[in-house]
Amino acid sequence: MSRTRRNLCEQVVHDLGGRIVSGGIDPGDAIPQEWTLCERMGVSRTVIREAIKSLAAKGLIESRAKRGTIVRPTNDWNHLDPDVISWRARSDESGQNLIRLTEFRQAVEPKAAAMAAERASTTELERIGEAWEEMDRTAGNDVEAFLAADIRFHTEIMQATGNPFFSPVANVIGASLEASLRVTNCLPPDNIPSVPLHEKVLRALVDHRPMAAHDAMLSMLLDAAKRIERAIQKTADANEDHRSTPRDG
Amino acid sequence: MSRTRRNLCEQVVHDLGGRIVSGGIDPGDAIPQEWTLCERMGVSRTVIREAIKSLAAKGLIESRAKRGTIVRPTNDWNHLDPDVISWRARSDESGQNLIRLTEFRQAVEPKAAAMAAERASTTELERIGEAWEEMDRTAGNDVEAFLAADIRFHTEIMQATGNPFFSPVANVIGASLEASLRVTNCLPPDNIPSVPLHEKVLRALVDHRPMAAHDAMLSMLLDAAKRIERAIQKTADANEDHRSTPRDG
DNA sequence: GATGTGGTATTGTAATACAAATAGGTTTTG
DNA sequence: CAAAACCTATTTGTATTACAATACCACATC
Repeated sequence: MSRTRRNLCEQVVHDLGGRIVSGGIDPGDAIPQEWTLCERMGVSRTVIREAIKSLAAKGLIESRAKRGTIVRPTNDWNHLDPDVISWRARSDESGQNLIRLTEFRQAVEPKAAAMAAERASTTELERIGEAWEEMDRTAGNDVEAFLAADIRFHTEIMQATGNPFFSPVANVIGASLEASLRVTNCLPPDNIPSVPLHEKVLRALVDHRPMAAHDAMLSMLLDAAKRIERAIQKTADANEDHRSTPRDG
Repeated sequence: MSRTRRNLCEQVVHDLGGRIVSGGIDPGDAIPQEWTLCERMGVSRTVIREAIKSLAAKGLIESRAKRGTIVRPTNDWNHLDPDVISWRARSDESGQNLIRLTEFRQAVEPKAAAMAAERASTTELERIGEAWEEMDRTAGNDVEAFLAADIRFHTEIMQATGNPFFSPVANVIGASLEASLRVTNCLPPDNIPSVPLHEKVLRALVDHRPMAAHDAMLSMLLDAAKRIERAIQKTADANEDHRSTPRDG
């Protein structure tokens, strides 16, 4: 339990959820029964049961009387749930998860940008524009603020599609950008080349040119993917020769 | 409450969830407090609280002491959760939701098919092939079985991408196909033209031709979308002139 | 040996009591 | 009179106990 959360139930949810998603318990296998969890975690059965309900609602587990509570097949997990995404990110040693995240973005975001270019209202375009301006302002100095603005830029585009089924994709975007920041452990100046790439997308959206928006978004994502792949490759190489720790950042 | 569910908690979850998603309570507003719900639904506080935890885990609501439990902004809802999708479908008078579902499929599935064409293992291809054979067998006679096979066909393709973030899309596919079946209220023979369109996708997957898979999937979805749009337009027309019911199909 | 039957362990539901947090009003203070 | 500190009442959070419902397992019965 990293930091203390708002209430006991949330702590248990994150503890159990993290263990399940990171592969501590195989699908089909049962998690410890309620009383065992009560004793192990030092909380009442009320808390344990409410936590189990939360995890069940995310598709991770399923309880039946007498049979116990079993982990459901991974296909049934709500992989776009913010918590599930964060638990998955926590146990991503190899960077494989980050690769999947960016891959998914490549598949979805270009088309979403095209739809946004067709439909975005003026207020939505303004919001996207503001996010870009914030990126422009913070690029080169404040990495954290740049990250937040970057996430907002892409999230607002998902909203601007006018299709609610795109909103969960925002969770993937956030996780992807955060994880890639950690992996590429970039310096403030590294953000600068990203600004014109985003500007191209913004222009296409404002001009209501779907094709241009699609292509601009895709090339931006391909660029990001390339950088990530290179960084992962580098850390993998570094891990191979035991302990050289190339902390050139 | 359509049919009685496995336990009380699930009943409450579906009752409350349905009311929230269908717009019965606006985002930012509070739902009735726990004891009120206990009395209104005739269950204990234990059940109500566990139901609330479930809905909170799906992103619909958020509780704080004293402040009550409020409905979160719709952006935060897990729109790809099976339950949320079904509640949304239940309150789709205009067919607008069905249009959004198919739109989302058009944005995601072609790219997913391309990825599947690159990566699908032989066993995955076999599963997709079996689903298609089932479609071929049932087309023209058993509408229900055809629907199930159709869902399986598309779901297996999502799995074959090898990227877990695509699995929740399967929920959209299922809901979309079910809803479109209801709207177009088709006869068994209407399924027959769909078979060769799916076969084209299958062939492209087996031959590992991403571009072809992409295009075949897209044209299939465009075809389906056209039929749906026509059916919705027709029912809308029928509703406008009160009771003429132009049953020329 | 197959089938039915009951015991038993585990989750499901109810009820009660108290703790913690906080919105909103009340008092105190400048 | 305004603002800040402080109460208080209300609502969710947690603990405890008890019992109901269910499904697995072993035993008994035919």
